[in-house]
Amino acid sequence: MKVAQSRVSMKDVARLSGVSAMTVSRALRDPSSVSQAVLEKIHSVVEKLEYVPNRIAGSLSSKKTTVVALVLPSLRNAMHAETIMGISEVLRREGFQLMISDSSNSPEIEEELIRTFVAQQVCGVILHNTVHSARTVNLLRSAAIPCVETGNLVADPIDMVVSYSNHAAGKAMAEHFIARGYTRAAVISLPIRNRERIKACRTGFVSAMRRAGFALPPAWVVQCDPGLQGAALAVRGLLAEGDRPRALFLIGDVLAPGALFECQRLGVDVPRDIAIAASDNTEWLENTVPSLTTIQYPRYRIGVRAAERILAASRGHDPAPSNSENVGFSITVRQST
Amino acid sequence: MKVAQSRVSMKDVARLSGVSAMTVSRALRDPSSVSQAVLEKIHSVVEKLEYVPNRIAGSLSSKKTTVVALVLPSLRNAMHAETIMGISEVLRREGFQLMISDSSNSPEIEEELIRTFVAQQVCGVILHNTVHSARTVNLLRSAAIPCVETGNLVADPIDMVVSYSNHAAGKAMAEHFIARGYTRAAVISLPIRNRERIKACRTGFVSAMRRAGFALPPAWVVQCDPGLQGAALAVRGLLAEGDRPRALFLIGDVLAPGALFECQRLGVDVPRDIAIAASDNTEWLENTVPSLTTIQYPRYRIGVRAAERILAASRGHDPAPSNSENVGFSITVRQST
DNA sequence: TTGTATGCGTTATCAA
DNA sequence: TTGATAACGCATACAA
Repeated sequence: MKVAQSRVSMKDVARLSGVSAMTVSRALRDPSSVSQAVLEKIHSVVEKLEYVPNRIAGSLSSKKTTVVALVLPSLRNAMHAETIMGISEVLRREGFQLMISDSSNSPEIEEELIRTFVAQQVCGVILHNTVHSARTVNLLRSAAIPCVETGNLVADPIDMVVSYSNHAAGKAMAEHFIARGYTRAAVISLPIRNRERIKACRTGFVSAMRRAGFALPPAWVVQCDPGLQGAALAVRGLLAEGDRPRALFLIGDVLAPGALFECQRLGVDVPRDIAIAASDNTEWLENTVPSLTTIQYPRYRIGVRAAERILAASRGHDPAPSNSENVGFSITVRQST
Repeated sequence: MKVAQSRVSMKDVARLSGVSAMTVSRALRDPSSVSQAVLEKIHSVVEKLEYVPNRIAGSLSSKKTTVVALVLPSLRNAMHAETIMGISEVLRREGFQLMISDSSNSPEIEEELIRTFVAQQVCGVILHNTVHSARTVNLLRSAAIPCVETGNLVADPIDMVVSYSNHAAGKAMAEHFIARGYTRAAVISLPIRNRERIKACRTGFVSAMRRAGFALPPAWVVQCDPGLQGAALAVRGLLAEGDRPRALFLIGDVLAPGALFECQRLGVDVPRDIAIAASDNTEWLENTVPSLTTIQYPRYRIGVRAAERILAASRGHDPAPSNSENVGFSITVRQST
């Protein structure tokens, strides 16, 4: 076990191998371009010296890095885990690294983060949010860094978008409600400020209901704090009124289970007294009792495709035919509706 | 909006500011060392050119980076979200970046990841796992990279450890069970292979029960697959026997809610027919009906302390008096026991 | 307070 | 198949 020896460099490996540093560099990155004998010698020296290449130097010289950045609105949100896994697996397979950070739903913080990532020369950026400051957009475009947005199928992405239509998803849930006869429905969502996705989903739902002749009273369009407790509080509020909705649509993260648990505590039977639908897919939703109807988004696949597009772009491959990729969604009907 | 212009460098800023590149470098990193007039001139040029410093070049020159790496056994595991947030907040505040990856509980993958991080010259590494290959340990020690392990209060950390004693936690839960009169208890955990933490917790529980005279029959020490479904399956197995345990201790992630839901499906009342306790803290556990007794680990604080220790070490501050920091745990008793 | 010279460890380029 | 040389963009060390 050595301590902080001045780090072994390519020169050292070259000297002990009896070749030039350039040959070592080649041997490590493109073994086929080096003779067998030299290759073996170099590998044995690398092994002996425990040489680990300095990718910072490599990146500076080649003007390329293998780091992809991901900015999430909130690290607490478990639904992002699937997306992260999709990204992470693709990157690891291809020898890339992932930098993650949390913008707390603030365009200003996002801008600061992006600036840092540009400074780090990341080879691509994945953003979940689709609302950005003008500077953020400019920063990414002028640095010509590949960028994929994933939170909503925006019409005018900074660069590329891999997502689904939140508006269509909300509309689809409205149609499910109507088909089931749940025309007296309320919708509970996270605060829509700075959350374009959630707003779009809510609008899709509300306007589809209205167009079908079932306008929601304003008191039935509610915003709540994140988390199980936030949803519980909102549900309590809604059920305290004399005029109760027959169904609830909860937009965002863990809200639906929170609503279900609150109903259980209040002795309100789901779905007999009130139906509940969710807007995301976690394993929770299929395991609660009763299980919860929800909109399924292919989050893992979004991660995979976002990462693949970043890699393709950073490798200079021809751009895909369209810079917009709609991965769709589906509604899974369960016991709660 | 420009496109892929050859990137602006310090030289460009220097030229337009009428100073040397070195002065620009100073102005950006230590404004107080530059005269007011020059400083303002430089800032205005930086603004105009939209100059973003190249940290890769900076890092190569200064032999320092501002990147901290985190290796988790599984990104899917939601309980890590708190730790990540703790780390992330400290790092962002201090202008550092976070690289995350997933070792899938494999020491071999972990080794490969660490090698990559060493190549990236990260200024510190945080590992949740505490079981490592000899090479991993050697890699980190010989590169002299600050390292904090967080998964278990190991006696011989690679460098530093910020955690709690899983063994003591298991023991504490056994004592809670005994105090409540639940002497006929079963324990369900994730597979213990490569999961030293879970093994330690289970051992703590089982041996404390045994020492108190309540040995668990082997059939009541069960391993299950991750996730709600895994726990559900294990519970079904246990309850199918004629001789049922009076209480269940579930070690790992979301297992306890999975067990609770399965009991609900089977019509087994919790806690009347069977008590359930969990081994981690998520908001789920306090919101299910009934709410679940659990061991609380200060995960956010672990993240904060781990990050702070990495930063202190990477800045060359004096090492803390001890390389081991016990953050402890507590048992929160709820309706399920 | 500012500038000059030098080097960080690798890769691109061109020549042998 | 190999090597010499010159960047890459910045920061350290020293000098002015």
